[in-house]
Amino acid sequence: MAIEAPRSMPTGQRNVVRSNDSASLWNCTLSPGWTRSEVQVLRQALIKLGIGNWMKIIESECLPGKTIAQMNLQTQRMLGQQSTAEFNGLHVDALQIGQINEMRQGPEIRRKNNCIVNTGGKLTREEVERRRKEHRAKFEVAEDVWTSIVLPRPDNPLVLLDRKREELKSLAKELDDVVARIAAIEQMESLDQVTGTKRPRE
DNA sequence: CATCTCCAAGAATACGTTCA
DNA sequence: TGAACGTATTCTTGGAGATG
Repeated sequence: MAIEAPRSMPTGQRNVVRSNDSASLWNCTLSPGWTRSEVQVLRQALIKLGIGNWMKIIESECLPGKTIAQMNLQTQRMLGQQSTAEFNGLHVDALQIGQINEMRQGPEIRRKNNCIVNTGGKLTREEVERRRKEHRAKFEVAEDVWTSIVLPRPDNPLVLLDRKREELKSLAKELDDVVARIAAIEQMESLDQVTGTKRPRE
């Protein structure tokens, strides 16, 4: 099974040191990232369970390993705005709202990494409530639609175990290949010593 | 009072560009 | 060609407020 690359890394493999990476900018720490399919699962979970209901999403186990902070941030990216309070509890399609936010222009619109950020100070409770009502009327998905969404369940642990065993097998085979190649090179070098052959180093 | 959530700021990452 | 630096994007952290 191919592992999908996170969107943050469009090309190449993760954490492969390339020749032009300076050591000072590299510490080899893995970062989790989001795959396209995980984003789709989160999108469905937000429609079904409501934006901001992070504990419900965690309990649904549809996105194992994801923290509330990670989901909140990914939601901000999908919505195209940092403040999510005005969508709290709403069964809406975050990507649909994101497309609308993408088009928004004006002197009051300030973006950070393509996300509209809040510039006018913290919103009052009344303002948040007013916006929520507006969004509910405009964007909320019909109840029969969101109740019928089925979120993916995490993989069966036994299936995961099988997958890991397969990975282990493939790594063991790779190791065998490398050992065989080293042995072949060493054999060739000792033969050259016996016959006195000199060949250029690669 | 503990827990959850929002928000801002800054650190880390991945890749591109420049230049010796 | 590769080291150093630049830029865009993503992730982490922590303070503060809301809620039960």
